[in-house]
Amino acid sequence: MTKEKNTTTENLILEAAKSVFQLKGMDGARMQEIADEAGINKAMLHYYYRSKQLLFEAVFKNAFKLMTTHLGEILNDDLSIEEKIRNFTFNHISFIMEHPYMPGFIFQELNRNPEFILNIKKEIGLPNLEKFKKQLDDEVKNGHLKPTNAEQLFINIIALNAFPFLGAPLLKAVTNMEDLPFEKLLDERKIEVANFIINSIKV
Amino acid sequence: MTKEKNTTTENLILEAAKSVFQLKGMDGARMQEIADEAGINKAMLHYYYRSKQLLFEAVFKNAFKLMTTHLGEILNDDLSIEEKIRNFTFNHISFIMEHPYMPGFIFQELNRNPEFILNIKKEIGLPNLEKFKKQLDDEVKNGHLKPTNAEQLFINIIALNAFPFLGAPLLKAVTNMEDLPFEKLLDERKIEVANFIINSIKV
DNA sequence: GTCATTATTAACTATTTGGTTTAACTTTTT
DNA sequence: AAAAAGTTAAACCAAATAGTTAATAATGAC
Repeated sequence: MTKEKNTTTENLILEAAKSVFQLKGMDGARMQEIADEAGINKAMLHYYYRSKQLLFEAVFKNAFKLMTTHLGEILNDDLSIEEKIRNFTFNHISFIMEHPYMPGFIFQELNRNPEFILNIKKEIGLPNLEKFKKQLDDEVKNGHLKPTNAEQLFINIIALNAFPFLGAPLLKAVTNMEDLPFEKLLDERKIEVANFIINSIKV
Repeated sequence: MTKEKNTTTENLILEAAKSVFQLKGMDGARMQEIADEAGINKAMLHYYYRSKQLLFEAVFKNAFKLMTTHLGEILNDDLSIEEKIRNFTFNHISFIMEHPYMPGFIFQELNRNPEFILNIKKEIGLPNLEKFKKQLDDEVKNGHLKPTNAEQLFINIIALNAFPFLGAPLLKAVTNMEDLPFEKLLDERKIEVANFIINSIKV
């Protein structure tokens, strides 16, 4: 029972919208293209979702929830900082490899409309950093880790996980790598990013 | 003689196009908005640049050159890896702070049209990593640095420098920071990112 | 089985948008 | 100063696009 597909028209539309919006963004997406992708009449998009904006919001919220829910749990479990970082980066990078357009989509759209994050915060919620911060402070105090700012570390983790996918076209060109070796490089990051971070902060 | 402005119509258009394209992207930008921003008639855009596509390309190439030329030089000077990393991150982050929309613009547009990087490579050129790779290998061999893959390290550097600007709306919300404290955090990264990296790779 | 509700489509509409045209104005050349 | 070349703006155009309508088909209630 993996991936049992919901073939209602409403869901066909959502799936088609997901693939078009994630690839083209709100501004680049066309309602007709979404209809074609779903194999249904364009009027159906408005019948089920009223407007392009609302269809977009449905797609965005889905994507955001999918991306953050699991990671938020990892961030708040009871493992040590080191184990947490290994676990988080592995899961985050693995997730992105299965949805490689998602970071570009999310960050592009949040930059286009930064206020939208308030809506998201209210309706979906955001990962909470408090436990991570407290844990980090404890492990710094007890001498396991070097003095480290939790916000900076969190930004570094997300940056190292997500950026290679955002920057792929440029990075491939600068490093002179073809698609396959580059993908191998990304795969290695599931482990290597955590090593890189732990090496830096461990006493 | 800082910033002496070229007030020819052609340049007014380019400046207006820069600010509109960088904020809205190719798909979100409107020729009329660029004309309004420049304070001239829309027909002038086509008189000087023929089409939206060509105007966009002029803006993109300008931005790309500005972003990479200086950094390419740093990458190929004769300092040690450690000094090079400190120098590179400081300059990169400082540059982005003066052009905060540029990374979003460049990466968004390269993802929209990944083949465009070939055009850029031919017409403008890309930073060359060979010297950096060789230097890194040398310093690993002579025991100054831990075994480190040059491509991975390069990706990490760019990620840590550029990503916080791409992810700003989300990162501000997750860390619960207002604009000013967040900007201070970014400013501290001019130094702290290099420390983070050096700590990780130094023996 | 028929009536009401829901789902679907083809055709249509109003607006936006990149691009063009034409005529006027300005600067340069001779 | 007259002709030529270059510059500017207003009005215009055709294509694209989000959204609507009205008629038809399928589904479910009774």
